Amino acid sequence: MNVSGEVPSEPMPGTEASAAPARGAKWNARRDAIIDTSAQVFARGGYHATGIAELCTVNGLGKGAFYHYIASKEELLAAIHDRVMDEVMIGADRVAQAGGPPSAQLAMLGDELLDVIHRYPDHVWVFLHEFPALTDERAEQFRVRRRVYERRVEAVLRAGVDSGEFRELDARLTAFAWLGMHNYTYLWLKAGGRVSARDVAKPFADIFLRGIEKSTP
Amino acid sequence: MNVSGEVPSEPMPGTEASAAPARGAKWNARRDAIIDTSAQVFARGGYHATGIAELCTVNGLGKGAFYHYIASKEELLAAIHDRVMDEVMIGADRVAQAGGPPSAQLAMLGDELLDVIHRYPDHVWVFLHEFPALTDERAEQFRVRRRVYERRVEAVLRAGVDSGEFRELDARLTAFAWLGMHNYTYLWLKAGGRVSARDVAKPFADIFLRGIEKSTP
Amino acid sequence: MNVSGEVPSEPMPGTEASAAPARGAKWNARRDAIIDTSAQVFARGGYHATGIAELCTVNGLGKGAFYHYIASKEELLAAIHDRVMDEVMIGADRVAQAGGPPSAQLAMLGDELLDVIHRYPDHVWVFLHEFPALTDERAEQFRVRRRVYERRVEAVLRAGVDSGEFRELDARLTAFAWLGMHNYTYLWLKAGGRVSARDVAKPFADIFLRGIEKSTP
Amino acid sequence: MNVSGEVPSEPMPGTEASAAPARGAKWNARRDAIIDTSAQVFARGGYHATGIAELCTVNGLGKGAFYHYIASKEELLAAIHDRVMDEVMIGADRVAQAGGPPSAQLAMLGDELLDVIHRYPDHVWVFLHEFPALTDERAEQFRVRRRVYERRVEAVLRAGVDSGEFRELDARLTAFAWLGMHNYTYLWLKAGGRVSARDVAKPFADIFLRGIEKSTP
DNA sequence: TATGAATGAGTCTTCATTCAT
DNA sequence: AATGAATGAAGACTCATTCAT
Repeated sequence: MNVSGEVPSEPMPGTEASAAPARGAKWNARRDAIIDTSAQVFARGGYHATGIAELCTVNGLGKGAFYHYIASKEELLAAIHDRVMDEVMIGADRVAQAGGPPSAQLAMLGDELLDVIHRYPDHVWVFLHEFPALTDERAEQFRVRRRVYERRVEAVLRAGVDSGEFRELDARLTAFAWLGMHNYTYLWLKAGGRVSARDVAKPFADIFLRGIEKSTP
Repeated sequence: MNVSGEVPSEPMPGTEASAAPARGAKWNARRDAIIDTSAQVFARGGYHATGIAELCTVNGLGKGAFYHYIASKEELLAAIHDRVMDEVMIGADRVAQAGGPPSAQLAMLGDELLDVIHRYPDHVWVFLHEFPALTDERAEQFRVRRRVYERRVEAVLRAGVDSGEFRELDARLTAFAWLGMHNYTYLWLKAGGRVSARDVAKPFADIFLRGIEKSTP
Repeated sequence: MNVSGEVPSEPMPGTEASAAPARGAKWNARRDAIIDTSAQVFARGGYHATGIAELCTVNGLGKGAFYHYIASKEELLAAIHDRVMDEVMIGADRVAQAGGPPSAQLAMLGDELLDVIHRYPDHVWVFLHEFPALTDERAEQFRVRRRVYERRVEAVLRAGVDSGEFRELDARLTAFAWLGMHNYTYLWLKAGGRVSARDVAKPFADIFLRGIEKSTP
Repeated sequence: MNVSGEVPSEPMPGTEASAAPARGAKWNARRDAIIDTSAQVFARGGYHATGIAELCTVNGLGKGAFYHYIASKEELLAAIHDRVMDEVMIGADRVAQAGGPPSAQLAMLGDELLDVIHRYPDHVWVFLHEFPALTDERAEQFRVRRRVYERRVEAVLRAGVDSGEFRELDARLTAFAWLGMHNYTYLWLKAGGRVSARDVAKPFADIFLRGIEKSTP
């Protein structure tokens, strides 16, 4: 059962496509590599503090070649954001597809979200830190996509309230609590680390679900 | 009872003091005003994207006058960080002073923390977004102060586990969950808004305490 | 008699004023010096081919100081254009003020125009060569001012036709002929040269007036 | 009678020939097409402001292919200049061949010149605006060819003075007046427009010839 | 206290051109 | 004939900071 009632979202038609108009496969692969490497550098040094020169060095490219793959620094930043949102939405779709009771869906959402943070710690860092650097349409698009995901979480919470599984609660506020709890892990959850995504997701779900479930009399 | 066992922290000896050696009261007042106004601008436009020129305009100062009060842009950033940490630690001290059972202390910590976020939304935004811009000793000092606060939260959690009020849980991990949940409110909790700090702190405490309390059979 | 019927134009209210908002006299003097020196360099090397670095060198300024006086390279170009148009329009106003028969007015217009070209050969070179580099409002403003002057010439020609002093002729076309004849002197008429403005204006007026005067039977 | 006494000029030996050593006819046709298309783009956007990339797009060529036909951007500019000068000199030769009284020759020179401007408005625009972008030998060669044409005009004027058809006048100065009057039409005379070359040449000749003819007592 | 001119390294981005394929 | 990836110097412009006044 698709609790959110929304259509599963695909990797953004018209976004990457329009920004990077039809090129060879090799070009796309190189571009993706640049995006990933740059995410790392941005995460360590900050978006504004990292110069194009440094990105070129790190990617083993001259300035000209760099701009052969990337239209602008901000487009690069947007691509990193998209990478995160694409993955996050795919996870959310998987949850919607799986269905089940709201409590299970919420737990699964946490699993999926922490999995993304665990697999893309740098991208997520950039995503959560540097979004104010996006401007105009890019900023708007980012805000929209982020809001869409938040609504998914809210929808699960509302479904739980409606079904009587969760206590009466403010879905918006509670969604923010849940998001904060999970997103904040970007500060310390790393792919290389000893802790797996599951190691965190389980206790987080324990806390949060007990916290909102209707107390059994 | 002071659950953390640590000495109440004072407004950072050696920070403001050393960077701004004893000046008149008027000087200090002006400087504080600059710090607060600048926090606002940094929050809206980002630290790196905001130039000294803009800060001067906003503060109604020429460049020379500006540098009469502020040693450097980064020192200004550090001062904003300190403002937040000072307030946060004062709140934590108040909690330690008050004593009481761990559950009450954790709830009160949430009250205090959200109160700071609510009263200093701009400073906190800067605090949570721009800390990577701090370098060397300033970065280290910031990390230390932040870690000190985290330990306070962990200490309360451990006290609750020891006293049997809370379930067995990983104090570090749970502290992060708690911190994330509360800190994340910086995104939407504003002093001007309709929601008060208490409006958020109460339901958050409800969720979190139920989530970690030992289930009564 | 004011043959054009237009109000004498002043040095463009809102142009230089808005682009250079109220500064000290010394600042304005320096700025004017920069504009004049830069006109020289643009005339010799071309607008696009001349870099900011070269302008700095020539003006004995660092890049920062340069931009303290000039908002942008294009604003500098516009300022050069304005310098020319201001002078040209002042001359045209003087002619209108003087009145007299159209033939005398046309001769005087030529005197005034060649005088400007003679005194500001570099500015005029830039004016006639680089106007396509102006964009948006600046391009539009330039086009308007230029058109206003052309209309002055046309008006004198029409007045001569109406008064029976000149033959029947296409005022627009004839104005272009007159303008081309005079403007084109920018290629070789220099202030330093042996030829004075008057040396050219006289024979040009001779040719043109004989060329358009009603043949005496 | 060839009034100038100079040898009819051929399409520049050593220019296209040396820069583009003997290629197939298809190659030459493609090259010419590129030159013409590029003249259009240069006229609209300016030489410096137009990049090789844009020229490639407009000509439907990749960069490699483009450089297969064109040695360098400046050579392309020179080719456009040559196109104009070739046509202009052919016209001048036709006039010399035709012979007749100086007044008729001058009128015919105007016909021919305006015809070129009318047929090649873009090339002429580039010719009159971008010649300062030519460097070294190319600049020199251009100056020489231009001077040669000016001498033809001067020669006709001198012949008229000598024959008593024209008043006493400074041939050099008068030639410049004539050239300015005609060349300046490049600003508004377009092949697509309502006005034909003849429509302009006739009244221009009327003005100029009356202006310099010996007044009949 | 305060001004604002000056510095010059730094910003992102574009350029004409080359060359392996 | 043609592709398009790569070069790296140069483009205009901004920056935090200093200093003579």
